[in-house]
Amino acid sequence: KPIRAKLHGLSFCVAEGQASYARVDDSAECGSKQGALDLRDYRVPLAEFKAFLESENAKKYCHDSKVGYAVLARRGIALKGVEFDTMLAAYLIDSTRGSYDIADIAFERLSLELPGFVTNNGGAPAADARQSASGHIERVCAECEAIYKLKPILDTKLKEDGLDWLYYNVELPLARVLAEMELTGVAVDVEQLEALSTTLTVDIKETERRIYEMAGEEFNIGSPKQLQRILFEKLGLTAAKKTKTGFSTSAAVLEEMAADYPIVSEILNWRELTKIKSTYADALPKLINPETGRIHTSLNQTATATGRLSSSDPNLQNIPIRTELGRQIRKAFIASGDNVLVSADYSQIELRVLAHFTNDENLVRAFENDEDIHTATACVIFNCSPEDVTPEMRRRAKTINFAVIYGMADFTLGRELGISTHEARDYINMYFTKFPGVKKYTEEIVETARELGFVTTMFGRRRYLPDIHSTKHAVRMFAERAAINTPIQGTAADLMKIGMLKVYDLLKGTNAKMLLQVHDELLFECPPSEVNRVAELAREGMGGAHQMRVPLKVDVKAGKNWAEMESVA
DNA sequence: GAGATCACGCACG
DNA sequence: CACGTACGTGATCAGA
Repeated sequence: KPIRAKLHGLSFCVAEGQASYARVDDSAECGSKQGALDLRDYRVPLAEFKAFLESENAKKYCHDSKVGYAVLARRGIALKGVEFDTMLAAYLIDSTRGSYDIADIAFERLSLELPGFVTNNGGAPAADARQSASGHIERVCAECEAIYKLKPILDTKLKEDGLDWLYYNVELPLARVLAEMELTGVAVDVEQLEALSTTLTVDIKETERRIYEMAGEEFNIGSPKQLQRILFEKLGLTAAKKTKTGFSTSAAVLEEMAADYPIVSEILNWRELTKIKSTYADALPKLINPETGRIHTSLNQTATATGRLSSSDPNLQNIPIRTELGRQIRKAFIASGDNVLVSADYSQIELRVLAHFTNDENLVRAFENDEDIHTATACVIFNCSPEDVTPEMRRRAKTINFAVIYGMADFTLGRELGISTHEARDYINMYFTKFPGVKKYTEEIVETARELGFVTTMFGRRRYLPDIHSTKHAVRMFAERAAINTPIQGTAADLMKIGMLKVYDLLKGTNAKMLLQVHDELLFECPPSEVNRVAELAREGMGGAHQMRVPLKVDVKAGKNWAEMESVA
């Protein structure tokens, strides 16, 4: 949480065995204790380091440079010259490792047990070295020396694995962009969220009353266990699906029953209301930074197996949009002052990536002609012209397109479309006959995963898939779907990151700020007078991320809030 | 019994 | 809840 992190000190290592620490924290608790002279209590004014930290020529190696950018920026220092970030290197080398803690990486690559290193063979984590003030300096110096030693090792590995381009041109410079986005934050309308919360409290109470009446007793609706008892034991409804511990009460299951049982549709309604209230309406106002009046998410650069970013504390990548109630939350994300929000999103980026990979004639032609891809898919599958495609046909084609991206190796597709597995199988065979390039791709990528043990994106990002050799069918199938999906999702993520860097540079000289990234969308804030310029630059940067076999289309919208936006030509 | 952890459910792309 | 995430709630758990 870099926005809340405080700068305590700086540690430097210029040669092996020569790490030092300078305390720059000027908070009260730092006075010396027993009165004994201790250099560790000596504080250095941060200003002494400003020129060095801001020098492009003074090259630095860091672990988690994003935190460095953010923490120093808040103290008026624009960190420059970051030439290596061991955390980002470790992420590109293996995106699936659980931890990117410097102590863990040092243990694995240097066989070095840093102070505070927690072995995984039992025992409570030693609270001593991590927390105590005396252990702090030793620990930080040891970490700093580890960075120094790790740099050449990780650098060599990046080059060996063909990850150096992505590293030096994308991940490393992106850290700074993400730090700025986190520091900028996004404005929210607290009053609106509080008003919504109040309304929801009343609606939830009324819904609960109706549910208890139908159930004949009061119970905790939020407890899956108690809900199972009421629905499937007391009321005797037929259970459709099981979980490990009992009968499923998931939305998918309940929706099947909702038409027949009023209590079930009330429960679904209750779930939506409580979800919106607890996850958004009540949670978001608590996360407004009192100093900026805005919400500052963390944009995590080393969290996903595919190369996407993730967002946490709070997650601003899952703000509701699909239901009317959900959009009330989204409406509370606003532009500050006279500004407006501008949203630029890639149109169908994953299917465009699929078109690029497969070079499939039907897919490429549809995108070259800027056709509606789901309608175009329906035309091909059902062998008809666009005007003959009914909404139902388009819906089915859309489902199939999703299934392809997710790696439809095993077919839950039938259930999804409400048809038999046999019929679903026919659909898939039909699809693969009409899109032979896609069939070839899925077969080849799974074979590649088996041979190499990993798959890669267009830019060489890797994901290891050890489960591809599992003897357990379900486990192996999961790995096969991941083998199909990861290059697609991961390449889209690469393109977006490249696009972000281009747009970031293009926006210099405007008053626009990049606020958020939501996988295929970038959100900006700017004065109304700059909307057209920003739209143009977003199109240029995102659309020009990389030359592909099909064009990258970017749609731009603008408005006073994140829910009500009008298209910008 | 506070706090960690798991299961479940569900918000988004 | 197909692929990828984050997170809120409820349930469960241990050792002195």
